[in-house]
Amino acid sequence: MAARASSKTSESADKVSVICRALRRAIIEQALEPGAKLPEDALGERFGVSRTIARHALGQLAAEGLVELRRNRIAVVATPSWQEARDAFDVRIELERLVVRQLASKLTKVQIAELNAHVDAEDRARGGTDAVSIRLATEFHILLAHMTNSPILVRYVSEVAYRCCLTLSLYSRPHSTECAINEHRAIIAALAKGDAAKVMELMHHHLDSVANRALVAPTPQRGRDLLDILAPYADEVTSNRVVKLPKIVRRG
Amino acid sequence: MAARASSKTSESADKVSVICRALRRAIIEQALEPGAKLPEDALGERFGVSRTIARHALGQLAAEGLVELRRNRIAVVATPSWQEARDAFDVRIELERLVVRQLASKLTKVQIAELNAHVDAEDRARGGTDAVSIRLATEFHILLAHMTNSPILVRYVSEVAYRCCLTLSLYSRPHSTECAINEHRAIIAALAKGDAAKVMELMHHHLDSVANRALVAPTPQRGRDLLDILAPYADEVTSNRVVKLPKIVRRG
DNA sequence: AGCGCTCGAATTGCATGCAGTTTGGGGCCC
DNA sequence: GGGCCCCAAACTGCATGCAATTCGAGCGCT
Repeated sequence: MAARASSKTSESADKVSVICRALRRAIIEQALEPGAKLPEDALGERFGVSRTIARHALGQLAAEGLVELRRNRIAVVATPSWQEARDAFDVRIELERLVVRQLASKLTKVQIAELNAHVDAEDRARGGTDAVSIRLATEFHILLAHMTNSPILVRYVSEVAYRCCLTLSLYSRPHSTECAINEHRAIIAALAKGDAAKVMELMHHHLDSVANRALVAPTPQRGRDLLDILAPYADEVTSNRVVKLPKIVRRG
Repeated sequence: MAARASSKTSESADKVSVICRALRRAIIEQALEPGAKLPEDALGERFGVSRTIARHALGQLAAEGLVELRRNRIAVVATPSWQEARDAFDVRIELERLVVRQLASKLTKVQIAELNAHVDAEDRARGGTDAVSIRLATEFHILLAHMTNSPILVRYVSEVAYRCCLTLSLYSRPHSTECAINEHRAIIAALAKGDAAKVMELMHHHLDSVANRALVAPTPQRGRDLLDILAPYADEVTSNRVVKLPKIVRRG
């Protein structure tokens, strides 16, 4: 995808960004589950680079919210809370409404063909694994963002879409991707017709329904596990050591 | 300088994030103008760290769009094009509409007092330098974002607000901050009243007018300088070496 | 048996060193 | 005098090394 505009740049890509892309993809395809450990050594060895580079890549992914980085602790794939997931979708809805608003009636035939081709690919991938379907669905939205020619929109939509992907692997039950594909087609049609209000509404509904299908329930007490449940209570202690409540006073 | 926010965490803050904060502030206060060079050595020496850390910080700031990083080339403070500036404001408007929508009628009295206090500070700073006024105005928006308790919104609003700050130093004439302050007060009032639609409209108008006041004109040929004018023509060559048009064939 | 403690292995935080690239200024040729 | 080239200084890309911290398994105590 980054190769879209690359014709002659065969060997100039930063090693850091290569690793970032690889990890990003591994995360959104759920090869790396939330909470998975990411030691710098192991990454460096796996990708044939030094810890310095792996570390740098982790820093970038942390800035994107895909990785959690705590001082002196091993990096892990981010485990967004249910609320954070909901917030991510809220932001995403607004950003993508902006995308389609800018795009309505401004797309060339070539671009529309490109979009249709992508959805065709989604269609063909229905038989495959969920991970691939999810990735393709996400990339449809990123492709739309690219067409705005707004680097900021591309970056933000990409980031937030990846994060939504991540949450899907946490809170979603295996969902059918068919309706999503249909909604993608409807969006393309509305874009081609140039009906900005309509396509914004379609996108809003599309993302909202994905969110509602995915983020099944608040489940106040049935979070992922003990760690999540206790997370808010530990907020004050994350910066330093634990308070050690059960510590009994003891001579010597 | 690193001791600013340290109350109990006397020695735990990442050196990287300290440098990031310092540079961010220097950039938005225009102590570092767009295009200013940021050699890793110099930064490291200035902040008393190694190049490794300075480099990592530059990576983070590049991810935020405040710094431009080209392979094997010295890092520079970002110089957004006029179009990118406009795009940043467009994104910002949508994000901040979301902020105030979430906040309407959900603010405590303490929070409203906090907001008023901040605007008071903006008022007092009117006599000072433009740089401080701009920073305070920006921080008002970030303060609002914080009150949503949504880390994603905080991050995106902060980033895009900083970037808008940056563009202000490029394209804006010295502008009066008074009307902005009044608009801030109006937004607080509408938030307190809980009129979501109204406050969204106010925020939209506020940011739009700031953008229009700042981004004075497209000025197709009067960009910042030769670099900007030629930028689009150089797109294809940025990745690799220059084409060397005037190269004369020569023996030996 | 259960719990806490301790110490070694694993891991991070950071600086430094080396190789490759870019830059820009002085000299050389025209 | 003007333009080109070459080379040294400056700078980046990256790996490695060392100190500090965390993690976890085994041990001892109750």
